[in-house]
Amino acid sequence: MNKVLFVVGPTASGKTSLALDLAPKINGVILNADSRQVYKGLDIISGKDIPDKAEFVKTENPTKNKKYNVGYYKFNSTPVYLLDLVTPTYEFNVYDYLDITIPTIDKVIGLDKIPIVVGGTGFYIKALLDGIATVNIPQDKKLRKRFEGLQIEELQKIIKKKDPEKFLKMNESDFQNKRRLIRAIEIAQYVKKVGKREGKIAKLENMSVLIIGLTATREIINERIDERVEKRITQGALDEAKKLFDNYKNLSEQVKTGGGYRDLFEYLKGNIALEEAVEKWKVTEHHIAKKQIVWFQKDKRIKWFDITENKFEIKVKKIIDKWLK
RNA sequence: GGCCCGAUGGCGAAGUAGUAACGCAGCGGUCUGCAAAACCGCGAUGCAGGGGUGCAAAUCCCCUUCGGGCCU
Repeated sequence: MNKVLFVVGPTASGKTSLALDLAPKINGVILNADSRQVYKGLDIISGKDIPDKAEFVKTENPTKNKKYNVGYYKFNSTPVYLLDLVTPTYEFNVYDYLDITIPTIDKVIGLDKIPIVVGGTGFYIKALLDGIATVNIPQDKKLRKRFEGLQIEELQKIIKKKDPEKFLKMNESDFQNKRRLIRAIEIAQYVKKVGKREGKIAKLENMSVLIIGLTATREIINERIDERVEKRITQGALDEAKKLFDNYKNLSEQVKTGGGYRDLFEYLKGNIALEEAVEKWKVTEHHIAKKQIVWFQKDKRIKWFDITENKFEIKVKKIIDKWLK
């Protein structure tokens, strides 16, 4: 059976370096699963860590979307796909991710290599693994605009009326979430118009999957984050932010809200001092790590490894070898 | 030495007598097209310390301590 390896975990847990270490040993190719690293120009702050002289090698676009910049960077000898896929003004989302990633995985397998999906965006990874029933229901910009101005209570009433089933299924948190309420209405509206709810669910099928999770205590992760932030500042994070800031009004929401980006943008807007922005960046990254930990901890398929344990890589390699046989 | 102001959870900050708002951080979560997003939940039995007045005090009075300012 075809095999796909995943390496997941919070930011700063060392996913990329583990994957780069593993790839040559198992004839693997890396596929990014990070919602901000798909953007061109988000390099240092997003932690892309592309080697200095690496060149982007374009490959054939397997999708209908001409906006994707498809190809890979070579990290030493290992190709890394799904970086620099779109420009910072593009509103990338999980639909796009499935759209490009599924055929890319097929392609890698066709080359007789093992895809290694590496990243911290749990939602994208879950979508790949389990599919999203409503992923083919497109966004309705007009509808979104129309409902954006409404109060939560009004949106709640609407969904209660349009899709009572969904209404009953929503929990307290989602029920207060404007964004999710609007999407629910969007789906209800679409179903009413088109008559059916879900199309074919896009996801990986008939694959043998192994998911490696990297972890450590929150304290350790936070320390590593702080160090990384400091390092990125010296690597030119501010220049990167400035470059993007020049085009601020056209940036996608995803870029504007990215960890580090939003904090440095606040500085560039003149709202806070640079030092404060850096401190905020660290806190933002702590939040991100926390969220990732919470997300991944409930997925029972993940095999966890503590990165502070001596030679944990050897254990990882062992379990992979067993899985490959 | 004298006078004035201040002291509230890790930080910031409301509250001038009726039983401790709120923001940040922290912690616990939700998650099916923005997911590094959006959203939900939980934290002071105590208001610098001590004494007093009151049915009742973070709120009034006295003393002490520590900050800040002003005066000689």
